[in-house]
Amino acid sequence: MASDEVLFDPEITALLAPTSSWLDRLKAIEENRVKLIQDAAESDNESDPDAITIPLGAKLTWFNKSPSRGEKEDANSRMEDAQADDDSAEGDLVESDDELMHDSIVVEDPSPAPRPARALRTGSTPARAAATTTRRTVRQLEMEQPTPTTSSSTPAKRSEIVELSSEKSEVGDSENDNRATSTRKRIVSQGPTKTPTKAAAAASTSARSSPSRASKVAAATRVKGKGRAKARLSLEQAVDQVIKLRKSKLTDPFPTVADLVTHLVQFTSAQPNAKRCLQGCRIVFVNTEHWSSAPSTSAKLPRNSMDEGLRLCLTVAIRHGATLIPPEEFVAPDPSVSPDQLDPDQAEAEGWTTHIVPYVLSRQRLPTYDQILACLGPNEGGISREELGPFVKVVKYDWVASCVDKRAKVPETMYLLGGDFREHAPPLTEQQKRDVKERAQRMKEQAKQVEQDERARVAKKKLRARAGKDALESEDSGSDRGSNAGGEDEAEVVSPLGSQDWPEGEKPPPGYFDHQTASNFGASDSSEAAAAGKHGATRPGEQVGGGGGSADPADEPASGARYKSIPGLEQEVQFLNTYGQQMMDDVLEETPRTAALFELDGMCILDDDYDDDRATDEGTDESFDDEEPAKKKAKVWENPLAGKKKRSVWACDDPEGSVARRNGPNENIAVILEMMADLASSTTEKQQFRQRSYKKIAGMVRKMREIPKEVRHKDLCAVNGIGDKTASKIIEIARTGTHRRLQCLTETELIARELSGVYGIGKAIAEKAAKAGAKSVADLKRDPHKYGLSAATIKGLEHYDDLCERIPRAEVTELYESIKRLSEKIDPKVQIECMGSYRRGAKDSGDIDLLVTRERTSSNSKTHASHIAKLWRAMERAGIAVATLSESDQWHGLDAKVNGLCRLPDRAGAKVRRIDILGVPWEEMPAALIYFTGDDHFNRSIRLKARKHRYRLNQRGLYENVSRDRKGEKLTEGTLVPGIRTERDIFKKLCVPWREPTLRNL
DNA sequence: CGGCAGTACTG
DNA sequence: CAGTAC
DNA sequence: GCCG
Repeated sequence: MASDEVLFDPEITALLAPTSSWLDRLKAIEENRVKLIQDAAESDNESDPDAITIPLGAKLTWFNKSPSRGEKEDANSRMEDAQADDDSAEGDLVESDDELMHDSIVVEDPSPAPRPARALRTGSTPARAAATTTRRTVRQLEMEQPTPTTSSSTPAKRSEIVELSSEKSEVGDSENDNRATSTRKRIVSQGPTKTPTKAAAAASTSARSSPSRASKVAAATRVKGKGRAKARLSLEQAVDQVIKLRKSKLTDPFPTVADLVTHLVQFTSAQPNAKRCLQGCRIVFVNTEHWSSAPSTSAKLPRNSMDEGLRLCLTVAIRHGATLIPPEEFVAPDPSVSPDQLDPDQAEAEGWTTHIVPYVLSRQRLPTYDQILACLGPNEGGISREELGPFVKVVKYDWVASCVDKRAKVPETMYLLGGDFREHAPPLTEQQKRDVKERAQRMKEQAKQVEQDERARVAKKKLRARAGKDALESEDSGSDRGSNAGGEDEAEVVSPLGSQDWPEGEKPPPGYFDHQTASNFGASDSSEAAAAGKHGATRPGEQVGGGGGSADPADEPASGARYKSIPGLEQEVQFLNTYGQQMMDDVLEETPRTAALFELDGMCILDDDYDDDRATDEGTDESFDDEEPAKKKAKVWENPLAGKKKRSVWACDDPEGSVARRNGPNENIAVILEMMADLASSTTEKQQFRQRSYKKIAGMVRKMREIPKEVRHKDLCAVNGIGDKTASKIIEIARTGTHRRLQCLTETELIARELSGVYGIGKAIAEKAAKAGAKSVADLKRDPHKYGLSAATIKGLEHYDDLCERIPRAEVTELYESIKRLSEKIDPKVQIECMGSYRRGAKDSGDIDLLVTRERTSSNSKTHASHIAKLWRAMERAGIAVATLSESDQWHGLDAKVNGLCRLPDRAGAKVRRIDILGVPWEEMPAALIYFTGDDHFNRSIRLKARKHRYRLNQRGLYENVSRDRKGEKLTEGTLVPGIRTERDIFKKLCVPWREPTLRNL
């Protein structure tokens, strides 16, 4: 984890402070600014000339009394001034704020950043400069080129400015050429409005020869379009408006994404000690909230309005080297160039690719493509699909998060709400259209029903709330809502989080159960997570029914019909109209997503291409029938996962279960689930199974692929193995890229997690050590004996760092080969196999498993047992074996086994690795092969199947006619099934379709 | 509500 | 037997 | 935590 990194702009963190009221904040900023200016005036070095030319008094009075009317600037530019000045005082602010509230955050070099990006910025945003009448960028330029401060410069003039600045950008920025090039590309693609494709193409072609001309063209084109220009307001009005905006959930001085981007680009340098993993990435964050705002209230949220969560997203992105682009300025790179003509890497490097990241609040539906498109480009109506062009990738925030996490660019997974229309949505056939219509009809009816239910529920809830308000408030907020839900008449209402999610004796943080903690965050970094949690907690619940007007006209009717009907949406809007946003939120909060209302959950769960006609073609020569006795549900066509219900209970039977690699579209979800699994302590039996359950589901989610489907809560529940609780969690993960639970880990949990990474330390010992005062592995290392650790554990501790690393396949091979050579020297007839994940074809392994056997004939009953002892000693002499962790005291039969540490000899920097060598009697090979090949899940599965059929499978062999008592405790050992010579024989006996070792990754 | 794989080594 | 690992 |  990247806890060593500073992920937060301290300044941003400061702005998020719950204590600073907005106006106070601005006042403070202003005071700082003044101070800075005074300082600067004294030392007379390069302070902002702008700051000096503007009379201080005017600025100061701005916040206190009504300003002189003489100065007319629109509120936004005002605010930007203030903001900008805030930044020129960045250093001071950073320091004080840091002291004030975040001692844990490392302070960046406090000297004010030389704002390298400014020139670049001004150069790169002609459209923006044009778009807003008085923008800082323009003002900036006007100072170099003294033009009167008017809000209406002519297009021509503007182009000049633009041209000038773009040249400046080429000279100016020394920091990274990379950005400069991408900037140029962006100029190329500035906003065509009327004839998008043509204009952009023209712009881009001309741009290649002369960027500045292109910008002129672009700027000119831009001016023709409807500007984003705002009506002028008196300052009081402006302030009023801003306050109103703030009330309606817009906080801070950045009304829109673009405003914050402008700010960040100018004043946030990339993280000094962070790997610039997003270098060269052009990212557009959009906020589709305006679409969802309730039409009933008067104020409509502006397009791409700012949100606190977004602020974090943007900051993280830019801190890691991304080039942020305000949504209004988005135009895809030359759409006439097809992706085939450009190598993807080159495209990336040259800034052709753009990532669109929609901002999605927790528990809200992902926006559709149309909603996203409506946020892009200079016009309110958004852009058309054609304008998106071939180099645009829509991704979720978790892509950014994983890049940061992995410290490198990771492959994007497609944003799949409604499928990527560019690939998955060919024009509908007549038949399909009819289907869609039919379906929509059905949905409508369903929704009606649901709506009534909702109405009832809401009413009930209100009653209850009124009745029990006091009681509820006096209770701890963490007091288990699960029981609450249990009391609900409707069984489907289940809190997504139960109290079981917490270690006993600990209380979840307040607000854990009732509000999203981290709206849009991929977990990963702890500081990030913590801060995100903090911000979530401080976030007001008020949500003054912010929004109004109707949804964008361009948004639904047309596009919906054109590309894909969005069932449920209509109903949702209707619901919104009838009940308002507040109610809607309540319902959202309360309702598990089973209702048709939320038909489109927009999850990125993909179905796998499971072909269930594929039966066991192995003969069933045994007494039991492999047929799953459970009722076979008819496959419901609407539910892509329904078919899975009837999938065999035994995962080992699933014929193609293991195509999954770790790069599926749901990898992120799987990883998060696994993290949650690891959270479950394994001390109690219950928890162990919980953990296992999570792991199983993680594996299943990981494997879902091939056919993009939108999946809803009930679909997930329909999958065998996924229940209501996990379904909710998966949905939360899919939407937010993480889960609340992971955002607020207790200290003990973090410690336990670290400690149990050591060989020999599990949950119990970890807890014991923690109680004894150990806070980290380093603590244990310092004084191992204090904690009563066993010898093996101490050795494990010694090599902790090495043992954490995975072993590359090549190294496993090398070790295996050299051990084999040693073995052959001792007894050439002994066979030695490398098992475990290596045999399954993994490209890296956690440890090395070697299986030793020796073919036994009637004449020769020589055991290999002594061989292992000899071999191990030989390895020690050769410097391969480093330590013995445990060994059988008896060297006979199967139990001949050594657990140890090894390394490649005579190799500087060779890491110490875990190795297990185990001897297997020749007759037991088939079972042993199965067992030691794994994987875990496969083993359990096949054993379970055996058990259910009165067999017993272990590493020694397959036994039949085992009798067990009612509780499953075996009464007789059973007898070894005769005639088993190979792995295949066992598979066959158990009617498990054969699968190669490489296909046993369940 | 009971079951969820089965075994071996360590202390 | 509990704890850990395979 | 899921299933029967």
